[in-house]
Amino acid sequence: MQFSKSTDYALHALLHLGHSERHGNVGIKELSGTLGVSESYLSKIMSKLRQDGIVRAIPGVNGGYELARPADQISFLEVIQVIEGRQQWFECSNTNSQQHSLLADNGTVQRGRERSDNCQCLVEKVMNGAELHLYQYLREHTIQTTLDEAFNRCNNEVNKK
Amino acid sequence: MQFSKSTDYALHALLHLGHSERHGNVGIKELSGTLGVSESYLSKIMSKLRQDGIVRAIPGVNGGYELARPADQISFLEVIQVIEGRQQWFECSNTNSQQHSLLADNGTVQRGRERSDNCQCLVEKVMNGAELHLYQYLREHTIQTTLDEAFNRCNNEVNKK
DNA sequence: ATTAATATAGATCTGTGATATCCATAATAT
DNA sequence: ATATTATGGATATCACAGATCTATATTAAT
Ligand code: SF4
Ligand code: SF4
Repeated sequence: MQFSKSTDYALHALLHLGHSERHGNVGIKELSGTLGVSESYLSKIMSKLRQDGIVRAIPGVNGGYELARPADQISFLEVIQVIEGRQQWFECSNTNSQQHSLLADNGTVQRGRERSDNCQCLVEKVMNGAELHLYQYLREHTIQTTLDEAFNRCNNEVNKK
Repeated sequence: MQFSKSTDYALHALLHLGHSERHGNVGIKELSGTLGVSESYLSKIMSKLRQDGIVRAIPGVNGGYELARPADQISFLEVIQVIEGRQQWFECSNTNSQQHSLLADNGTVQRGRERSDNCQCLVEKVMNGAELHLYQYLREHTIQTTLDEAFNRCNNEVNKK
């Protein structure tokens, strides 16, 4: 249960793009050098980010990447989902087991009625609840907020001196 | 980024133990049959749960497993951590890269001072924040609360009839 | 005491996915 | 035209989840 390195790289790459937005494009060489990852590998990641409309790619001489939208509209959640996929964190394996009957259909199977929405699986309820809870947090944190915070922190640091 | 099946099994096994607490021990055969998992595999999981003091194991004839503590003191968080391990979900790979300097040491490296606590890495700050946020949620949900909710839901269901 | 039932620990197998590299191709500025 | 840059496919490696089998230790029942 860990975020993949790809996610790590993607976030750092986007932060770098957000930070040097004024300078225009950033080539894979610069990105690769900054992050300390091979160009080949990072290319794959950037490609994914492009396919999902998070960055733009300009091929050819002096090409490179740039953010496809303002940095405050790129949330951590979206980046994570692009790289890690959008599958649910908890997925029920065997809905046919007895256990399922115990937790989800208790009180309804005897009456032979179809499963009620009110009586849904409670394990999934907790886990999906946790997931949604986390999503809310990750949605509120964007590339921009992270960059802003970096500036504020370090400015305070300087002023305190 | 998904919870492992082992976690799934562990949670279900514990819910089963919590539900049939009055009947005493529950053997691996019954658990295995209820969950639809092989005895061998489930044994490993139960063993882990025992090593961390979540269940007790009684070997020998009529042996089996039982909760080592009240069900309201076994949180989802603890079960997940026992099975998945306690490593952080986000772990910085290369603290030596230029990127690190940009985000974490901006404003401090020039002055040649040691890194300030106030100016810590912001990527980790967001990710660890998310982690702690989620932990809080998972700590509040225990085997007991889940069982209770199952009963309440289905009782309401019956009463409404 | 013997036996059957049960949990435990170790070794091992397999498939899958993350990480990573290389190369051929397409697109673009100069 | 040419050099530069991104893209996509193929491939290699490696770790780990998932799973099974076997031998051993422990206990209840006889
Ligand atoms: S109780 Fe829920 S998680 Fe468990 S098998 Fe049924 S649907 Fe799946
Ligand atoms: S900025 Fe943070 S996450 Fe990135 S390399 Fe530095 S310490 Fe690690």
